[in-house]
Amino acid sequence: MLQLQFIRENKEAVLQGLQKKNFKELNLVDEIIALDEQKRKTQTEAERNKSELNVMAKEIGNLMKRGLQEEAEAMKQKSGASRDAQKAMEDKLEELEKSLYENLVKLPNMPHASVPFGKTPEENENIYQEGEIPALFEGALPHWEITSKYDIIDFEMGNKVTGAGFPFYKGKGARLQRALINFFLDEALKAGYNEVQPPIVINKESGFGTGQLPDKEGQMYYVGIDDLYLIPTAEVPITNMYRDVILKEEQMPTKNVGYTPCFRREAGSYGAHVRGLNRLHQFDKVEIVQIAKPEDSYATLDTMVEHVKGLLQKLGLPFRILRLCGGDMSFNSALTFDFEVYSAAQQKWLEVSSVSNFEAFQTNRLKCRYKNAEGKNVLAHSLNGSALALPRIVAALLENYQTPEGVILPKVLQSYCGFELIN
RNA sequence: GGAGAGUUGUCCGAGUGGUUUAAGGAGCACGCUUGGAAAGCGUGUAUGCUAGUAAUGGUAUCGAGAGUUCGAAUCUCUCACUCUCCGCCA
Repeated sequence: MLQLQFIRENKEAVLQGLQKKNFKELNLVDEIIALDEQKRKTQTEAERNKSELNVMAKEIGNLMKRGLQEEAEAMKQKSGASRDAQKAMEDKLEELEKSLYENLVKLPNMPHASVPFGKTPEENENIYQEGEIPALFEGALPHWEITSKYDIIDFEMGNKVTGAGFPFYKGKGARLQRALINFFLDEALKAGYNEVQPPIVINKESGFGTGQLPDKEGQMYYVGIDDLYLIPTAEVPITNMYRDVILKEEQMPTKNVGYTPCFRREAGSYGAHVRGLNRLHQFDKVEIVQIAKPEDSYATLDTMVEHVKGLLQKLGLPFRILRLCGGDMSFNSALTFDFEVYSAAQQKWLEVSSVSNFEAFQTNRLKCRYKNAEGKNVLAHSLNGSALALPRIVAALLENYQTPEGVILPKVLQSYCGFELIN
């Protein structure tokens, strides 16, 4: 959620930003400004009246104490009449606040100045590429055939027990998952992150805090009996640790890493591009989350990008980094870098990480602030990134490292797995 | 799941309708005192919105929400959470 004061004072910049983000309802900005003006006027009025009522109530108390019943009664009458007016003003104020909020949460975040113009993924800016694209042998297979050839991931079993998109990982497949999680967590620990194991179901307040609700309600699994949601990413519980929190300056930045399964309904997607591990309803991910001072957040974003880069280098996977264009960025983000690995048998790039700075967009809703050196409370900036999401990494590892004799794992994973070859 | 007791500021804790402007204590900050420190003394010490250049003021917040009342931390209702006991249980 953008800050009202910012919108009020930077209307032109806001309009330009929204256009870059390919946001259509530009009239909302004027509406918000008008509502805000009305709201403040009403609030001033209501509070002045309330102040008078408070004085009268106190006076009645004094009169009663001194035994002046009649005077007290007279004032009660007067006060009672004013109370109805008060109620009306407060109702109006509440109404205005509600529609102001409803409009405000519809506005996406402002894109950072470096965000390129564009509407589609094709217009994302390729800013970095590294690693050799392997030339595969004759008869090389896509990962969904490798997994069944070596019986390491069982999609049919998942279909039977749960449904599509919930595979079983078996034998070396399960061990590879565990190895990757440990590897990613260990690397994050080395980079100074604090490991947390958050809950994987969250309440409504947390869903609102990080912006999944109300917009993406249909994308989350909902546990109706207890009014809870399965998390789509560890970002939600980990960032919400800081909801309604005022951090001390020396606590900044907070650096947390967590491994969780993630659940996404992915309503509406189907077909070849979601085949195998490309898109699942349940998948594993290690997520890094930082809360930073506003002046440091872009430097922080760079360190997170470097961290993810390091992971892919160690795994020896060819990858590229995209700076997302305005139209392809998420609602919440001010600047996002996507990481894609090349999947040799499918001959396409697969997104494995998304690293973003949300600036104060999430923290404004979360009310996550920090007390700066001058003792002022200011909204912190929140950032997060996948480091990394497992399924597509597994897909790329299986495809890129396959040989006629089996899949030879990269060195860094061999000790984590306890084996070198999947056959 | 059942029964009971709770939830007050940074912390402890008083407070069953009106000088509560939330007592008192601790902590923390600053000042005085001191050779220096401790003790002592003094002052300050929440958050949001809002008015104002500011100083400062208004308003709301005692787990959350609604209600009763001229007036609610205090009374009523709903909900959440914590603790104790019982039941169940990895």
